[in-house]
This record gives sequence, structure tokens and C-alpha cells, in this order.
Amino acid sequence: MTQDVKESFGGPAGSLAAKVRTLAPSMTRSMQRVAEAVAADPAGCAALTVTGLAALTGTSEATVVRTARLLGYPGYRDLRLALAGLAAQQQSGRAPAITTDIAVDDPIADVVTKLAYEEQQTLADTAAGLDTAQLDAAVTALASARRTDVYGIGASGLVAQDLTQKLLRIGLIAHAHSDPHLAVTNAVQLRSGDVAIAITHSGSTGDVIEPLRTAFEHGATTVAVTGRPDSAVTQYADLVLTTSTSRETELRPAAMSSRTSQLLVVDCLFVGVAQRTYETAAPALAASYEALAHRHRSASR
Amino acid sequence: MTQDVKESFGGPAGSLAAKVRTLAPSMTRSMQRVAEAVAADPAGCAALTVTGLAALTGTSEATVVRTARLLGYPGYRDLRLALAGLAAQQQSGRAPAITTDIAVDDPIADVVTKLAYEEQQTLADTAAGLDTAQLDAAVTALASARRTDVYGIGASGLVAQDLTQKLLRIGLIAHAHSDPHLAVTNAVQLRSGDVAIAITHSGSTGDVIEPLRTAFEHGATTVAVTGRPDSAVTQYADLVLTTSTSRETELRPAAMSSRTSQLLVVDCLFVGVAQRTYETAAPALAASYEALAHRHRSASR
DNA sequence: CACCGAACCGAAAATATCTTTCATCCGTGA
DNA sequence: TCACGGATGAAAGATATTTTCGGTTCGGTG
Repeated sequence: MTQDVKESFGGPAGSLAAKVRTLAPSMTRSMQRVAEAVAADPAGCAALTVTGLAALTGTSEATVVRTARLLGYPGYRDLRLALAGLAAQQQSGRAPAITTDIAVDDPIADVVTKLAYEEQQTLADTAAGLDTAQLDAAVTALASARRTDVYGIGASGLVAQDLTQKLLRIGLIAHAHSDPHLAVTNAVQLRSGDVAIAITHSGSTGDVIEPLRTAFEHGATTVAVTGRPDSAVTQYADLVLTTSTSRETELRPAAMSSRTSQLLVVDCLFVGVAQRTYETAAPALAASYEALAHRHRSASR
Repeated sequence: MTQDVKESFGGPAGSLAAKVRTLAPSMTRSMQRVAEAVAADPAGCAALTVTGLAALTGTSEATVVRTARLLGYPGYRDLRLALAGLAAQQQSGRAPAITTDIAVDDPIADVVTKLAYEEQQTLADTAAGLDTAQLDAAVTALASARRTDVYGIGASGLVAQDLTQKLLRIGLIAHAHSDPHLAVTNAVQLRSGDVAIAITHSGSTGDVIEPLRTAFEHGATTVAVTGRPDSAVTQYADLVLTTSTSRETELRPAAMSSRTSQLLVVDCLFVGVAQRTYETAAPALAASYEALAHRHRSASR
């Protein structure tokens, strides 16, 4: 009992706004209205009963409860408690966010500040929203995998390559695939004990889902790194690692923050695996460092 | 109504234990038991219903409600909300800045926290250290460039590709090069009005310096994105954008934070250029978004 | 020592709040 | 246009909270 509650407002502390953004796409219109109200004014909503909040958002009690469920609470009662906690926290806490929308005529200095702030926010949200149990399971699978394939396209393709590079550096066998045909061709080779990772923000990139599905059907452990935990890709994923989504604006495409978020997840995977395989990883890292040294001219000064 | 609640858990925030002590003398025996339980474990009590708390303290619901009233709340419901707030507060209060070194035996949850924290730190440092004048000049050069070449190897190669992808999306002509020979071959084509960007953390990666030098000698505007503003690469750079370096540890190679830093710089360049070329950039972004839409299966709900 | 009154206390009724069910409605795709 | 499936809210049902009310205890008193 006690643990349940700790879970419900201890875990994702402060990440409510992030969760709302992450789940918003999978919400119906009315639920979005409720979620929005809650994210906009946690303190105010904490003061309201189901009926009150339903009236405020022009919806029904049922919808409010449904929204609470979607946000991960057993019911409205628990959401309300979490809200009260949040309110107290941010009241005692730090300076709240100013507007971070980037305008066309913002001076470059503002752009730097705002981008940095947004990305920091994204990192915090992602860290708060990551399911460590799933992450741990993914690390375990990776550490003992015979081989690992990583699928990603477009911006996510770069993240896939980043992960692959890192895993290679600690002596694991990993490949990144951007070509869907080659990816599927290779996925056929996978079997139980191997790992396949799909990286896709939308979760609905067919070119990435297909190879993951193939890997899944061949018995490999499949992992999805996505911002949409309810999307198509998770259908074939044994493990799902959720990245956070932040508001995108015209000048700041979603790809930007999803990349930051994905990279953090990837880093966590890497460090986790390096821990597990420390005996071999540490010397391997040192060796790759040594091997690169001669490619660098001695720095001036 | 709303005001009442704000008053009730905004006002005496945190002083609950003190209030219990103050009021204890005027309490009856059963009420003291309740008050004591509440003061001892706010979080735990927040998880309980009236009935639960009554059972825990061996009293009745009525007594719990009376106690809540005595403590200044309209009823138990509000006391419970306040308790939740208190719990959240004291949970967030503790343990902000421990060591951020990642140890081999750190649980995965700590790894996530520490990595996120480190990367946030890196972002803040980078933003603070960026020379906006240089950045502005680089943006200006990019916005009017006939073509742009970007050089990067290894982890920096991914950053180079990231920048290239972005510039292409807003209609600019950009290429990323990881192959030093091809890079030099292409650099020969550059001339005044073109831009060459070298991305290297150490600033001493020969394979990246060479093409930049060639571009420099052919009259292109050259930009270096490096963590070492006094290194070899800056010799051939008209503009230098400094990325930040944070401590690296055995399990956290420098590549990790330099990448974060480089990506922020690259994002700033991109947004800056998008601002300058808004008339063409906005439609281009929208168009590329549209073009990709059909590659995504409609998301499940 | 028996009695009285007052305050304390908790069982249970009354009320408020939350949850579930179900019929209706709306948008969507054939 | 029609049929379908999901979204929605009204209202019934379940819980939680508050109130009521009578029993109990305790200290004082004759």
C-alpha cells in the first residue's frame, strides 16, 4: 500500500508536464483538455474534486478519471495527491520557466539560452520518465548478446550509429542499419540471445518497425526507443524505453529534442553495459583511446 | 474554495511537526496518537484513507477527522493533500549534488540521474561559454553560402551529419565528410562565399584539419567547432566556436559530453540560419515534414 | 463509595466524492 | 450516404469522508 503511493508520486516527481506531452498524442480531445489544465495549474487542480475539474474543463467525471488513469495513476484521487505534491514542490522550488519559444527575430544570444534551457529540460524529463526496470533488462540483454543490430532512420539513424560506435568500443558486436532492406536481411540472421534495437521518435516509422518485427519473430530480444510508448513499434518490442517529447515550435523541429532524449537513453545503455562488462570494457576503452592518439597532432602550446 | 486550499497547504508549509508539538497539550489521547503518526511519517500517512489511518493508530475515523480539524484543515481530505505536498517537498529537498562520478556498481537508476545531470551541466557550460559574436558571424556566412562542407570524424562525424541533415532540410546545400581524402578533394572546389566547418573536440585531428586548411586557402569562410580554442585547427579557422569539456571518467568517455556540447552549437547554428532565411526555411521545413508523413503508419491509439 | 456530569470516543448513518457502466453521439472511412 | 468504432457524458454504483449520536471513561462530589 505504502509502496504503491511512493511509486505514484515519488517516481516521476516533477515530470508531470513531460508525461502530459508524451502521452498527449494518444489522448482523445477531451482528455487532452483535462491533461492540459492539470499541467498548466497543478496547484489549482489539486484544489478541485473530480466534479470540479470536469466542470472546469467542460468534460465529465468519467473523462477526468480516464485521464488520470492514462497518466499512470490508479484513479483521480491519486492524481490529486500527486498534484498537491507537485504544487508544494514548485512553490518551494526554483525559478519557473520563462517562455522558451524561439521567435524569428530573437537575437542569437537568446537563441543559445533558450535552446540550452530546452535541452536541459528535455534531459530532466527523460531521466524522470525512464523506466529503470526496462532499462536494466535492456542492459542485461545487451551485455550478453552475441550480436546487436540497431535500426534508425533520419535523425534517429545518427543516434543508432552513436550507440553502435560506443558498443564497438567496448568490444561488443554491433551494427547500425539505415537501409530498411539490408536491415531486414540482417535481422533474419538474429536469434535468441541476440538483441535488436529500434530507434524511432514517432514509433510509427515503417522502415524501422519491419526489421524489428523480423528480429522479434526470429527470437531476438527486441528493444524500442521511442517517444510514443503506445505506438506500433512497441508491438514487437520486448522492452520499451520511452524518450520524452517537448513542445516543438516552427523553428525548433521535434527532431531536435527527441535526439537529445534518445542520446541520453543510448548513453545510459552504454554505461550500463560498460558496468556489466567492466573486466573487458575498461581495457577495450583504453586500447581504443591509445589507437587514436597518433591520429592527433600534438596540440600547439 | 480555491483560496481556502492555498491557505491550508501553502501557509504553514513544513511546520507540521512543530504544529503538532504546539497543539499536543490541547489534544486528547487518541488525537495525539493520530497527530504523532502523521508527524512521524507524512508520506506514509498520505497513502492512507481515514479508515486506514484510524486503524493504524487504533482509533476511529471520527478522531482522525477531529485531529485534522485541530491542525487547521477543513477535514481529513485536505490534511492528506498537505501531507502529500510535504512528502514531495522533503523528498526533493534531499540529495541534490552528490558526486557525479559513475561507479562500476552504481545501480542503473543512479546512472540515469548522474548522466542526465552531467549533460545538463555540459549544456549550461557550453551556452555560457559560446561567443555569440562569432556564432552570429558563422550564421551569417552559412545563410548566404553557396555551399557548405562539414568535416568530422568518429563521434564528431555524427554531429557533422546532424548539421548537414538540418541544413538540407531548410534548402541549403551542405555535405558532411568523414573520409579525409574525399574531404580534401571537395575542399578544393570551395571558394569565397562558401563555408567549411570542422568539428573536432581535441582540435588536433589531422584528418579534419587538412580539409579545413584547404578550404581556408581557397578562400572559403572557415569555422572550427572545438573544445580547444588554442589548438591546431583554429589556425585555419576564421571563426571559432568553443564547446565545453567536462571531466571524463573511466566509464564516461569525453566523447559523450563533447557530443552534447557540439550538438548544442550545431543546433544554434541551425536555428540561427533558419531565422535568417525564414522566408524559405519555413516552407521547406513544412514540406519535408509532409514528405515524410506517408512513411509513418497511422499511429495506434 | 455511589453518583453525576462532562468530555472522549467510536459505530454507524448521512453525505460527498470517486468509479463504473452503458446508451448516445460523433467522426471517419468505405 | 451509411455503417462502424471509438469517444463521451449521464447516471448508477462503490468508496471515502463527515456527521451524528449514544455508550464509556474519568474526575470530582455528596
